[in-house]
Amino acid sequence: MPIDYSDFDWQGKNYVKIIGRTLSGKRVCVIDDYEASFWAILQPKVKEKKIQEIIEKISKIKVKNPSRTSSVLKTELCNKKFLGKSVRAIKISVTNHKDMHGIADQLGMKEIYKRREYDISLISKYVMQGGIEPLCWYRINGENIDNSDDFGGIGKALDVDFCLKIEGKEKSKEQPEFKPKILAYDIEVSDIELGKGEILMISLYGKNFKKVLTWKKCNKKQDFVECFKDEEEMIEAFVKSVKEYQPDILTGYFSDGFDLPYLRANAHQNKVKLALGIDGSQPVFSRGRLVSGKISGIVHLDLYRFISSVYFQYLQSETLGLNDIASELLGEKKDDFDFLKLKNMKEQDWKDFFAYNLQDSVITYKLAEKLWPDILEFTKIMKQPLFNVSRNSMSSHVEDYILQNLSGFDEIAEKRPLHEEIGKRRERPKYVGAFVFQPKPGLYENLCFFDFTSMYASVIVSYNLSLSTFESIKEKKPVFSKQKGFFPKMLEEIIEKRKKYKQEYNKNKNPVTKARSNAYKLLANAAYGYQGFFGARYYCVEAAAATASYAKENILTAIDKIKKKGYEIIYSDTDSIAFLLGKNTKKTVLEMLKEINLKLPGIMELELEDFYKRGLFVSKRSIEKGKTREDSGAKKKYALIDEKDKMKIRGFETVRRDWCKLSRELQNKVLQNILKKGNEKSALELIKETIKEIKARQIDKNQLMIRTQLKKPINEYVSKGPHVIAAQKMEDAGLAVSQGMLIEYYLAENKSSKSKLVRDKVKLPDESGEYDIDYYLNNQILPAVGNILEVFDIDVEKEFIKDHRQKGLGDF
DNA sequence: GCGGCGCTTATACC
DNA sequence: ACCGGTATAAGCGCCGC
Repeated sequence: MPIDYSDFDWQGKNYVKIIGRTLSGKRVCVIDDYEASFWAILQPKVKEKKIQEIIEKISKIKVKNPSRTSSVLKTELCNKKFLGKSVRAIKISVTNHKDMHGIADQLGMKEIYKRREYDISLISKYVMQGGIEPLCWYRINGENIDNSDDFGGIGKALDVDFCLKIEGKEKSKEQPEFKPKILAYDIEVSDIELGKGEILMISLYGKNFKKVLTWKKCNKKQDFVECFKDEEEMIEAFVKSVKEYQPDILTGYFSDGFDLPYLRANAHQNKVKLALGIDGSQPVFSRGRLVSGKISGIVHLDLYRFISSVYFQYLQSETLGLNDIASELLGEKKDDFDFLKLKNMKEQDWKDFFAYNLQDSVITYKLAEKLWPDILEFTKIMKQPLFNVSRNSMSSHVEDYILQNLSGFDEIAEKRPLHEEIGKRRERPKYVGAFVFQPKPGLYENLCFFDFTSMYASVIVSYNLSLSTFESIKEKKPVFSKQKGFFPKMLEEIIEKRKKYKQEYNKNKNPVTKARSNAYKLLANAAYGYQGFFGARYYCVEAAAATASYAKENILTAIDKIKKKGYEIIYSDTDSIAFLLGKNTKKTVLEMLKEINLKLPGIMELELEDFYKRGLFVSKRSIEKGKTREDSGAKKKYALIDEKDKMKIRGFETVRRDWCKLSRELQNKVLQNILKKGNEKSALELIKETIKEIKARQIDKNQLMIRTQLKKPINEYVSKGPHVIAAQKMEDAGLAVSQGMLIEYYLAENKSSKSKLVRDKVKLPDESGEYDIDYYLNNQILPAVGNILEVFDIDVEKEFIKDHRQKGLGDF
């Protein structure tokens, strides 16, 4: 079972080193050959004789480096495909992967059309060329090199049960479930800024393994706590614990960005080696936009990275914090620790702190177990090492999938865009996207929702939209070839697999079948964005624009057909259509659905999403000149209730995290009451009650906190909004403020200033102050419920609030 | 000092 | 820099009066 991948050079050649497990749980290292090669694609119609001359020239290329000289090992003339077209290409095998670029640079002959595949990582190429795929059982045989000096004595140096040089490999027919050995860790520090503080404690949690290592206050009552003389000894004990447990995966939460770099820095300061690797090496941090910490032989898994890049968009959590994520995925609320206590810790506080530290590791461990099926499926589908898969973005996943499936089409891979090309792509103007129907504000009864299944993906497949099938622009419209391209074909396979695994999941519901079906769904959904993404190898705006355009065309046609059948369209956004059932039965509606489907192109499919008892649509708050409330219905903002009384709320303040809890909860209750009962009576009572409480200052401050994300450094803001001021206040108070943080604040009365600016009322949660009644009434409650009640011709401001304002400040 | 409008910003929908 | 476009809305910044 191959788990961790790396590559190394030995005597000028490349090898792949894979760390994995045997069926019986032994830790093994296998070393496989790797032959570096890339392609020189020839211009069409180059004469045989000329080709032979070129091959001869190529064979003699040498690249000299300080450490080695690379040369061409062999060449092979092949018939291949490149972007769907048949080409003649020379496969150039070289001695060292790292010198492919240098050798490719020397292929300036005019007969060579393009040089390709010298920019793919070694491990990716290794797998593409038929190497061992990650997380699949293999039967292998080879030479035991435990005690040999081969490869510089690697067999002796690694902490593994045995080490093999591969001679034969075969993917096993049986693929029994594999459960990796996971160890979770978490640190607590005296100052969160790296280099400024000490590590107070480190917790570890695994199967039958729990520890908190510390050099601070120790007590005998918590048997999981181990005490050490100082930070240095504690870090050494951490390294020893990891070695003792022998994990396949060492996991943390935000550990790429915090725990591992912190450990590394403080180990260095203490002159201790953080020898976590199975070869005794220290973690290596790769540069990039985000730092990634790699440990040799053990997969360092930062769950935060996986969740933020692929998983988060399908969760309800409003933040990426361990707290929020764990409570949603595990249903566990974790106890909080008051970090302000750190300045003056009592005996009991330390006990609480140790327990808190351990708890974070426990939760991280459980989260890793929970997400394992998803990470496993992604790894198997993309055929990339676990380390990469757990950190990659969706666009990388799409690209990895393409690269690993090109051989089935005999395709040579397109190159990654260079800096200059990326710059150009990013400057392109936007193309027209989806259609959104402007609803008429109102409370509707008996609605039906249709939607297109994986609409954009099915458009790409049905209309054959991709880089390799793009032919030309005629009369301002892109033309795509009739012959199926590999990209749409791959996508069709993905959609088919998604269908198959979805059925499988419905038959047999478990985390594994769910993860499999979900992974293909995510991949299908990301394919459209990929073609319009400036960093993509197979970038094609024409395809992306055409996808959006054909999608629009199809939904407008469907809307038209539904209308012509006599239904009233209520709403539509991108791939969904809502209409009133009216006097028709569900059966008639389903017949119409069938009829529409008969005429849809290719694999496109319209399906019934659901029937809803009621639906509420409101008007926009700012009504444009010359328009009435009636024709100013807000898009992307509605609330539905189905036949089981389950609500579906979109776009309303209830679902926006930058509104205070009070408004969100009140609005939610108002919507619930209206949708359940079909009238506004009880909702009015709720509003009245809340307004009374606000005026009487009976509202808990926690209900009034507003949270807004700080998206850039404080000084880069042109417009200093309330949350920027709050962030500034935090910084002034000595609190750590960083980009991406959720800034929390409330609005307080400011008697010393007459300023009308909201930002002059900003106070941090622990700052004392009286909440600003006018602000919360006029800027929170009124907007949240105003346009809902407007549907029933009620003016909330006139009914409840104005009265207060007219009395003026004199009341207070 | 105030109202209006444009711009910046955050967040949602699909 | 790490998937696309469409949309709402708050609150500042600035202008003119």
